[in-house]
Amino acid sequence: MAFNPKAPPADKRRLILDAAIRVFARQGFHSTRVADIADEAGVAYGLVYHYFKSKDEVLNELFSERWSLLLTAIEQADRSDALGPRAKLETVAGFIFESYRHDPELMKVIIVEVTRAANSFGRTHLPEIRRAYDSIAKIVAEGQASGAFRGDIDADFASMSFYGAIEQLLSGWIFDLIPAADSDLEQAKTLVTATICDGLEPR
Amino acid sequence: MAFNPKAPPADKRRLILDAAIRVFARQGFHSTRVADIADEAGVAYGLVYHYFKSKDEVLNELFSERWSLLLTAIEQADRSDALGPRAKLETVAGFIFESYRHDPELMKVIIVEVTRAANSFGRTHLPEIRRAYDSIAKIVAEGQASGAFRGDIDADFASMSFYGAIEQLLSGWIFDLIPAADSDLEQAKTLVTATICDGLEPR
DNA sequence: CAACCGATTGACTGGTCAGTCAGCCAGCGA
DNA sequence: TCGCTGGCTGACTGACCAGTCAATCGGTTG
Repeated sequence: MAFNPKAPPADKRRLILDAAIRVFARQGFHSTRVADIADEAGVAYGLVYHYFKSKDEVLNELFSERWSLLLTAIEQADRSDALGPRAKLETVAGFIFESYRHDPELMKVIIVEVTRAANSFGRTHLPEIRRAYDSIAKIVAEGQASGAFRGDIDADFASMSFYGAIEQLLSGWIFDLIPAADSDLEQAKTLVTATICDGLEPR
Repeated sequence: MAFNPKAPPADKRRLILDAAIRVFARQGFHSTRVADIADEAGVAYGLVYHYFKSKDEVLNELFSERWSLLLTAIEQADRSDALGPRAKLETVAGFIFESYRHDPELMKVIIVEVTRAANSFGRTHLPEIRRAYDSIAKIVAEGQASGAFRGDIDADFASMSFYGAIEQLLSGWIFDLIPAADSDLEQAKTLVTATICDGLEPR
């Protein structure tokens, strides 16, 4: 037939992933049972295992999907010749905060269950996570080489401080430790960059 | 009798707590069974329940024991009239890094299982954790009031950035993402403070 | 010595899930 | 109409483990 007026094949795999985001965000990975995911997706228990090898694989998929975007964004920012090192860092921060604004539940899951869960899933994904730190450190190192940043603070050290500050702020919003007005989200990238860079730049 | 030459009553409770630190650090809280703690302590399974209401209570005890020291240290630093706001922050950072040098396993457990596990134990201890952030923010706010720090960055925001940077560095050391020479530990407090404060201080 | 009591022991139970699997059913081609 | 295929179903099982508890031990008191 020429066109299909019925609902599209309703990608059940995607349905399950999206449901998992909601449930993981609500209850945390450890206290959600596979049945919760299936229920939330309106799908039979067994179907989860049709599309995924295990409960873990669902979370792994969610993480990898999103983290690869982050890695791309960082490396792309670094490659941009038009930007100075400070602007590159601001771009990175902007991307992360924007990711949170766009899909807070997914970012909550990634941060809480993977990035900050270095003992469980963080372990598995350490190489990917590390690549983000390294890419940021590269931006810093280039800034130091060009003289835009002071050289007496190790680039890895600065990278960890920068990323740590960002993640802590996100955690603060996620758990209502600090109020999260939309304007805060907008200013955030400017403010973290100011906080960190005005210390990194030589005076 | 005048003195007791026999081994002292061998505080089993303490023995269990110390064993728990080692096991939690090694395997993580979720994948240690109560039997592991008992074995590590060289004590019968049931004795753990003689001294603690549950497995959770063991971790809670470890956290509270240490976190109260941190809170005291922050508040004491703040009270010291001899120190400027920057020196106060450096003292706080120094205390945390020193705690890690003194007992890396305990700090690993606290950070990985509580502080950065906002979904599970972090939830329970949010009020205590928050108190640390607030105390640091108070130091920043006083610095702003005195003109030592710039006023255009929210004190809570700065506090989270500062603490986040510290914790991320610790995580980096804990998981071998960045090399942890002893000299790094010593310099760390100076460097984080420099990174953050030279951005907070007005120019 | 006997009664007592808190510390200590470890076998056992109840409940919880992740993952399996035997089949069901809708659509399609012959 | 009759297989056939593969997405889909959900009851079931095996493993695992936190927490219980009845029994034992060792020291103390009267």
